[in-house]
Order: sequence, then C-alpha cells, then structure tokens
Amino acid sequence: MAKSTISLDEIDRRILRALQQDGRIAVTLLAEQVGLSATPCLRRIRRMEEAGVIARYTAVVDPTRVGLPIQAFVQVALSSHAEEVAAAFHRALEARSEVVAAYAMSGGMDYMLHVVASDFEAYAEFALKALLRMPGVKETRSSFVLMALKPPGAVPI
Amino acid sequence: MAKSTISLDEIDRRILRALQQDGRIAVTLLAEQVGLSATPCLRRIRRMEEAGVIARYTAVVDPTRVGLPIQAFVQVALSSHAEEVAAAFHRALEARSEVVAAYAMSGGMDYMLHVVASDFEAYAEFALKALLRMPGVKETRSSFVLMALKPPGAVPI
DNA sequence: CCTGAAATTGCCGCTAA
DNA sequence: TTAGCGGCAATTTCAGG
Repeated sequence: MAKSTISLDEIDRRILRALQQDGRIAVTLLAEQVGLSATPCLRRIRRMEEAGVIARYTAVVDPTRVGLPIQAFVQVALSSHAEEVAAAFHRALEARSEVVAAYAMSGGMDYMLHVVASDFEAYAEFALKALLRMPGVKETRSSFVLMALKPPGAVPI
Repeated sequence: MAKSTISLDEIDRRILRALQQDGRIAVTLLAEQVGLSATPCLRRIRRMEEAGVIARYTAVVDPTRVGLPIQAFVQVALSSHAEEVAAAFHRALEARSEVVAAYAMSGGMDYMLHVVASDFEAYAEFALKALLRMPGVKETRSSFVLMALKPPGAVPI
C-alpha cells in the first residue's frame, strides 16, 4: 500500500471488476474468467494490493438490516481553517463510528459526512452533542436519505 | 437475500465486524476469533448472507489509483416528482457507471449522487451532457472532493 | 503439477422450550 | 420430543510454491 498510479492492462482491469463484484471469488475461478492460470493471476492481485489499487476487502453490510435505518449526509463548515483546528476536527471524526465516510470538500461547505444512526434520537444526539461540539465546527446542514437508489458500488474500470 | 431485520447476537456481530475489516478472512480463522468452530461459523455467515445483512463482498478499489482522481457529490433537484419521471431518472442513473452511489434525499434537493471521473473534462461532460439532460432534472449543484478523510468504511455494529 | 490448508457437508450430541 | 445450535470427521476444492 503505497505510491501513485501503476499501469493496469486489460487483464488487471478484468480482475478488478471481478473482485469488486465478488470479493471472495476463488482465485482459481477468477483466473479462468480472465483467461489466465491461477499463479499469474494471484501475482497480479498481490501486485495491485501492494500498490494500493486494492485497498482492502470487505463484506458490505446493509445498515438497514442491522438496526441502523437512518442515514444522513451532513455538510459541515468550520469557523477556522488553521491546521491545528482542522486536525483536531479530523481526529474527532475518526473517533465517531457513526461517521462511515468523511470528505474535505471544495465550495461553500468544508466537509461532507456520511452518517448512520439507529433512529432520529440517536442521530440528534450525534448532531447536537457530538458534531456541533467538535473543534472548529461553525455550521452543519443535514439531509436524510429516503432511499438508497444505488448503494455504494463498483468503481468503473 | 430478502426479508426484514433478523436478530443478531453478539457472535453474529463479531463475525460482521471481522468480515467488514477483512472480507477475505478464512472462515477457520474467523471462527477462532469469535470463539466457534468453523461449521457453525459458516452457517451463521450463510444465514446473514441470505437475510441480506451481508449484501455482498467486494474489493475496495482506490479510485485515485486507477485513473479516477476526481470525485464529486452532486445534489440534484427534479422539476417533476411524477412517478414516471422519477423512474426514468433512476434508470438513467443506473446506466451511468460514473455514478458510484445515488440516494433519494429529504430536504431541498431530491437526490445526492457520488460521482467519479478521470479529470475535469470528463466530469464536465458527465454533468453537462448526461446529468442535466436526464429526465426531469431541474437543477444540480456539484461539490468536489478535495480529500477523503475517512474513506467509506465499516458500519458500526 | 503437488502438497498442505480451507471450505463444505453429513452426521451426531447437547440443551432448552 | 423437537427445534436449534455446536462440533467432529470425511470429502472436495483452493492457495501458493
């Protein structure tokens, strides 16, 4: 896991597509699909893992099935952009597991957060007690997910 | 993969945590970690897969390493909320692989899209030629990702 | 292609309602 | 007693050299 872009040929891309579609596919089967034998196929996978192209493997858990039916996107503006304030805010985000993704953004608001919660009460607790009290937070704007039309999926390769 | 919420005990949750952390972990090892033998552990995994708790397994590909360094969140408002218009819009979204995630939202804007692109030109092409011409689209507002602080990660269980 | 390890399945035993 | 759950052991398939 390091460095910049490495070059990928068509076979690498096929491997990535297959692994995005099924992260637990057997290497043997995958090799067959991409027209390789298992050994070189595995070598390519390892190479992409080490280059950070494949960041990790994960089971995609449906939040609505595990008691987390509330999802929100929250835009956050900081009052200060001093490095120290930003760093403290980042640490505060790291510590909250409700925040499943966080991005620094261009434009009016400084951050975009993706948050899950078990109910509105839990969400309110997070928004009012945790988020608004994080270092430097000036303003937040929450929008709730009504329906996931296209759940986080594969990157086009 | 169907139905509503099934009940999960502490062992199920441990399994989910481990599988979110490493989607390719060997069942044998996982079983050991959660204090079971492989057979019941695998049975629980299968049960959660079938219940849709585990939606799928995937390799997490870093878009910046595969030539897709531009990411944006786009809010979209439709001019009509007629079911037919919305359905056509949903289909149009499905067809665009740049759209890696899409949600119907509460509040001012109707949708939130997560979009990846190879460069600003490609993004502009998508935004102007594709998105703005999708059925019913009235207004869009794009914000670009400057940095992923917390890349899409595990749901807290 | 080969060897050890893992996944999977059948079968049995235990426990609680 | 029966439904549910866990474990052992045998078999098939896979990972990695």
